[in-house]
Amino acid sequence: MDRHENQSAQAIADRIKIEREARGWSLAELSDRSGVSKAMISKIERCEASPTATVLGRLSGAFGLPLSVLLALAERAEERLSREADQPLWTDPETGYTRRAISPANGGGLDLIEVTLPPGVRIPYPASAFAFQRQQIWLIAGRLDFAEGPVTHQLLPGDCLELGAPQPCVFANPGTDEARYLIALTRR
Amino acid sequence: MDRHENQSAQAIADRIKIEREARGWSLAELSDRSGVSKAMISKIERCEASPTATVLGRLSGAFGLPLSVLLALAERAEERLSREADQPLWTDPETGYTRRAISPANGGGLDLIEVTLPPGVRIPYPASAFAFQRQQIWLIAGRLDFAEGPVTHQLLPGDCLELGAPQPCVFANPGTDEARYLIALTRR
DNA sequence: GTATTTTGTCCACTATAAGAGACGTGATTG
DNA sequence: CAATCACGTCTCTTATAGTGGACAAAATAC
Repeated sequence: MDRHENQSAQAIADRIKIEREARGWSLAELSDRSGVSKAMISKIERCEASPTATVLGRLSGAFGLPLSVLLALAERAEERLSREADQPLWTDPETGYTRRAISPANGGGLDLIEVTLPPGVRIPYPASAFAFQRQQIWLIAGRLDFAEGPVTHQLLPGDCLELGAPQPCVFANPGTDEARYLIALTRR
Repeated sequence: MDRHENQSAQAIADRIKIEREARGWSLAELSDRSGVSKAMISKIERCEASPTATVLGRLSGAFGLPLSVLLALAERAEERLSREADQPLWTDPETGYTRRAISPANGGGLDLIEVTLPPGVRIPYPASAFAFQRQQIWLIAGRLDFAEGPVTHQLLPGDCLELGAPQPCVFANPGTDEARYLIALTRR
């Protein structure tokens, strides 16, 4: 009917094909294991039929996956593209600091965050904020002084810094223009 | 066919009925919202038909739930014991806010949720979120400012607040340590 | 109390999901 | 090259998912 429905049907279709091929199974083999006819599986994978709950249950059973997990994988595959308009944007009313979550919801453990820092603003973080993640900072525009414990790095546009051991940090914009930088972080 | 299939079909049936009734919707209302006919919904809830993926998608859409979540709830509904390792844990990558569903999926209308709120984080909720539930907040550790409409309650560890009429609310952690609290909610 | 509305189920009908087997294609084998 | 095999698609039939409307029972209104 509407686009979203086809999208999600397509996602299920793709997912089933992926799971089947990942196991090196032919349609016939999946048919044997699941009890669903070859023809039906073919139609489902080509999005020419919408499987019933019972058929989905049999297929996920053959894969050894709970149905909800199979569908969660399907849904995530859909969310691989994060449009700018959909990215959560947060602005601190006091400082004008803004923070945009660029990555799709499940970036596979990788999150990209774009930050803009007005001139003169300082943002301190406690060491605990970095306990469970590794991150890099890439300065896109403007100036950024990044204090990592006792050391201060003065970044220029294009510079990229990888953070070391967890320490209290301060992001500060010493310039006269807005600073824009990207934070890339992975969870441990 | 086999018992497992009936079981899971029954679980989906029950779950859809639970979600519908939790929102106080009649078959007609869910039908309007989802575009699935009253008759079909009735059959699904009574386990006389196995819904197709497209129909399941429309129903979960009407509930505002991803399909995988709807089915995850259905799958867990049979369990009365919820082990910590199995409890769905959700983390907001932006704020570090985490939310753990403690109760088994069919808590008999009672859901316990444990939340941790990093220092300085604010989580707003619209009034509509509270329309069909009653809830209490019990602060386990840290500090919590709970704004309920115009009134703000400053909670200290051990305090427990029962929510009144539905109003826009904000959870905020004004402290320097993580706040941990329990939300207990019953559906109306 | 009766009238009206609301709610869930039942019925007749249509659309389509699902199954059994044939078919075309491409790859392998002798 | 022909024969065989494995694979995915297509065709035809049957089972059932899905719809719209009628219905009885319960709740609500007056």
